Amino acid sequence: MFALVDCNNFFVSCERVFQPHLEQKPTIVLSNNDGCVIARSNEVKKMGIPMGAPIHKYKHLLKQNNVKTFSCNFQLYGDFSNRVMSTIKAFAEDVQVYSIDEAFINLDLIHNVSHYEYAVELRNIIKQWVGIPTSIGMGPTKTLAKLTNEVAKKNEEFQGVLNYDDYSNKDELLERVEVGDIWGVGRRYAQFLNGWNIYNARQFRDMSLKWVKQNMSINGVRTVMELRGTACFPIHDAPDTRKSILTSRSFGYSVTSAKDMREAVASYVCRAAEKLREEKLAAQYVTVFIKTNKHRQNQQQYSNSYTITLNQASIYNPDLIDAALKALKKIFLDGYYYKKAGVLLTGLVPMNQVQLSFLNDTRNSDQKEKIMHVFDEINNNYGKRTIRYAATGTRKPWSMKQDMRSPRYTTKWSELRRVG
DNA sequence: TCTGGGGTCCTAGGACCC
DNA sequence: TCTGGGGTCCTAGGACCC
Repeated sequence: MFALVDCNNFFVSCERVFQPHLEQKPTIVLSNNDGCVIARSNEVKKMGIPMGAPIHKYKHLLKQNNVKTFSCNFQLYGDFSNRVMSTIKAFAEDVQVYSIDEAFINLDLIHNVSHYEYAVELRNIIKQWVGIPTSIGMGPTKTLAKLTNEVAKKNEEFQGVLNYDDYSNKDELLERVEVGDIWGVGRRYAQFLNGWNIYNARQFRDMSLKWVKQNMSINGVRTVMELRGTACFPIHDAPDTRKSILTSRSFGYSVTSAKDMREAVASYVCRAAEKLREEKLAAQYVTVFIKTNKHRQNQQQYSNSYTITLNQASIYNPDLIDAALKALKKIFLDGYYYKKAGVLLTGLVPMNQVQLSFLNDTRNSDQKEKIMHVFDEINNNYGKRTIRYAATGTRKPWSMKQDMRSPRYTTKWSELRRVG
């Protein structure tokens, strides 16, 4: 048996912890550059504003309803995520943190109490200790736990907790869930299935596996099997070795000059390299991509990418910056209004298993590792960008817009809540 | 004026090998 | 009338997740 703990309207709930007067008030959180809506309170969901809605399309509705609007504050959300997850781990041995606001629990290790009672208590404790409301769904497979969670969240009668096994009429339960809300069925397949008159989870569960395999590949088959109660996804299915690290951003303003673009790309590769070293990995390939704004139909469109292979997998900023700028040079064209750029690191190997190359340059890798270690230590202890590479620039005219960010209440001394 | 960021997996098709 | 069989590797594109 699995339980899925899912935080309700997570980013909005984080904002509300420090601004409790926003309870019951319509509230949203925006993406980077304050572009589109990435979290909505229940009040806003009821207004019919969809997930990912571009903000400019809904300006009027938001103003009319006095919707409280925040730029995203990922330091705050990350910290609250850690609090929720460590609370869950205090009451469960086997936990898979699935996303910033969700975790699966292996219920087979929970004894001496009914699963339902366990979940009710866990939910209360998370609310009391961390301040975040959650929903908990339980089922014999992850897909059913997800589905049950969905029903618990959307129907107040369940008060946020529901166990598939306790529910007598399974068909009716599955009929409550639209096919597109099933875990693993996205927008495209939902449309496709609707075309075949399949609208809810019960109908999808009863389709022939052969038909599903033909039309939705092996993943569709797994989803149907899981709906039927056969577990295809174990509690720890996510491999711990990651395959890529991406840092990309849309620009606050269009970038036209090669100089600005070089600074942006250098900044992104440094950020990606930080993540790389945090995970004790080294990268063999550096890919850079740039693109114009696809929403501007009257502008010339261009997008391209280029990948550089390093002599040996590296963790060293100067090597990585050098490669990224070489890649950029291959693809950058004058005369376009660029909206976005990104750096992708792949060919990731554990730092201590890097294949040495015959083409080693003069400074050996031990020294590079030490230098980057000191570099990271300084920035960890004295704040981000205390020391940095000149290539990353100083003005950053292209950086993101975030005009409505709340304070980083829990991670920055200068932004702590003042009392009295 | 204004449309996010960061990931994974699967499949089809082409190039190439014997 | 007639054009093999079996395999690997790579890439692009499409689907999904949060």
